Amino acid sequence: MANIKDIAAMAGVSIATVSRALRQPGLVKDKTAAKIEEAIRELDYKPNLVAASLRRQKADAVIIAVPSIHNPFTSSFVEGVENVARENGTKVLLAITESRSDLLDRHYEMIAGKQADGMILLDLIEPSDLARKVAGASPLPIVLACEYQDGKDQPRVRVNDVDAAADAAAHIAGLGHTRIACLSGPSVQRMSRDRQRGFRLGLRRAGLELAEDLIVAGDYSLQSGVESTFALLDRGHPFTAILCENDEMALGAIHALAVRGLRVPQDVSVIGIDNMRFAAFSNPALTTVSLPTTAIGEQAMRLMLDFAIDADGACREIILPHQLIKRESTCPPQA
Amino acid sequence: MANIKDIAAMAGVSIATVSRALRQPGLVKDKTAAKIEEAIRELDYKPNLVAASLRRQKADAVIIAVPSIHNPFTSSFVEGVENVARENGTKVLLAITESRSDLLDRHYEMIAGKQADGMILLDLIEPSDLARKVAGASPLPIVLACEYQDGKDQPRVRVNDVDAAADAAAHIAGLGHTRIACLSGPSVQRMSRDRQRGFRLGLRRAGLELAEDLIVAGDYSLQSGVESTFALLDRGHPFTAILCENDEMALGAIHALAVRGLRVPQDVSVIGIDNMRFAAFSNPALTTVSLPTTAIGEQAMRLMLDFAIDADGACREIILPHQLIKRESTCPPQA
DNA sequence: TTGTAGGCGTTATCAC
DNA sequence: GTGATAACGCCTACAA
Repeated sequence: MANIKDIAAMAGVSIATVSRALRQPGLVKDKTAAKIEEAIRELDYKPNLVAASLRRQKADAVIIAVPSIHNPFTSSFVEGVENVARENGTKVLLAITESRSDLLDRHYEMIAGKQADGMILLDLIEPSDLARKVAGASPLPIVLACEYQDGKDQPRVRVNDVDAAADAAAHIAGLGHTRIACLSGPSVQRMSRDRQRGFRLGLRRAGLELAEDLIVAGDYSLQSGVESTFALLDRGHPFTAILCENDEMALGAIHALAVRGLRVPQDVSVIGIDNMRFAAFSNPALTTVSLPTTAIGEQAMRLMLDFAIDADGACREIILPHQLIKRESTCPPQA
Repeated sequence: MANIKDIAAMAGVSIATVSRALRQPGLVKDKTAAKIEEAIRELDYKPNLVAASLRRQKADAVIIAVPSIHNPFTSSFVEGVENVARENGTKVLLAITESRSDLLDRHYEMIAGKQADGMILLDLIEPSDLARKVAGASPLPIVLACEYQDGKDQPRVRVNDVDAAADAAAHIAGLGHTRIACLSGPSVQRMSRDRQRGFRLGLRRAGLELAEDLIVAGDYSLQSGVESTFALLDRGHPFTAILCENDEMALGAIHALAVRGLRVPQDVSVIGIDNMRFAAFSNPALTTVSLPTTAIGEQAMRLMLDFAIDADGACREIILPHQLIKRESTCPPQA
């Protein structure tokens, strides 16, 4: 492959001029620029980005770390990050962490190794020693999305999960349900704890309490939605509605209910959170709380860019709005 | 950040020895290695991967280009690629192309710029001039997954879409259906044409023909499955089964049928292709043809690695098996 | 087993 | 406006 030297030789100028023509076109004479352009076309020259990156100490790339890619939330989020990154000439490296810190550490090494400028983290993994060493004394080039820890002063963007869940609970309570079950997520996750708290809050405001024996812990997967619902049914405690901490479990619940011959919403109302793509097309269509997933990704990437410019000045927290979407899976309890 | 020089100074050796200790541990004396290791720990040294990459002319990274990330097929595929890449110390850069060649070209430039060693393409985009220039005379460092063009001698891994679709059609025909509708995809895609061909083939073997006025073209999305089904219903030509070129459209079809008060499978049987994650949990559970999505990704990555070692010797085509999965969305037509 | 030194292809700082 | 030239940090003959 031709390099900058070849271009310089062919155009009869120095490599410095070629470099300038490429990076600061204003600084070279039009005629010179034309000659250079000609040579570039002639030789199919493509700048070596690695060399440039080494010299400039900047990769123009960020890592986006997600626990799993099997998740409609993840995809929309990644899409948002991609959109903004693309506009800004930044490359996105996808890291799937499976919530394992050893896998995440591999990616911190890429930051340490200058292959990436920072990381957007859609997962709650305690920054390891490595992460801290990567940054040295300076603030970690990490933006947190959704998951976050109290007291950590990392830039972050999220929704108000407590309020979102409370809105869902309020909707169910408003319909007149009193015996309400709940499919919760792994309580190690901040998000899950928040949604759980929101459910209780929303119910309490309506004078209701979440019965402890109508709560089943799942892991946010479709499968766990199915299994948890079966478990719930098998306990024999009657209920007329299920609050699900996310749509996937809600879809699983609807499936399980159908398998047991129960009608949604006549026999049991089901509500989720996320408004993932499939929610509108399930049978029946799922009532849920819509989260601005793509916008979260976009904001996270913007925060990352701001952060690169001014680590201290960058805004620390952005909270995006949610919205209840009423569809077919909820109705008042039938006498 | 400490660099290799600092380590060398601290350990009292030359930088060459440090480099060797890291890359070919066998070649340095244990005692020396220990000193070096100590210094590395002491200074929190992390090798600069960009510098190494420049020097070695290798990025240990591949681009994986997908048309959209909103697709369960995509996610499983990416997961497969990731699995193998991880084992081999290769990084995966995700590119979302939206099937636009200008976006894809951005990523060819990364290959030209040595930031990536090759590309795995899950999309049919005619390699542009740029792509060819990137490679120069040597074979393109590109592995094709699923989509492919005849006559192009690019390494590729795929399933036999014709057979998969034929199996689906045979299942429906075997159930006794005769008036059979079809939701097809965009015929610019090789995959779509193959599946279409497979449907016809499967039907013909059973002595049936696909009625042209019962075919509706969609774009593989949930939404288009819904709309196409409404369109189908509105045409007024009776049918008792729908062959869908993918699961997403099949799920859309099931939703649309339910909206119109039709029962699946009693009134209309629905079958898809892909066996995406949601297929097992729809209401009713979707009968479909299971594709080894993750395995496709894994093989594609292996092909990429082989290719890096021996561009000419690398296997050119791998075809992975599929399997019909009978669930609840199909049954014999009701009198 | 270790050290010396040249280069990978850019960019940026000086001069001119 | 343009040209020399010194980094950027590492790897790898080749020599010792």
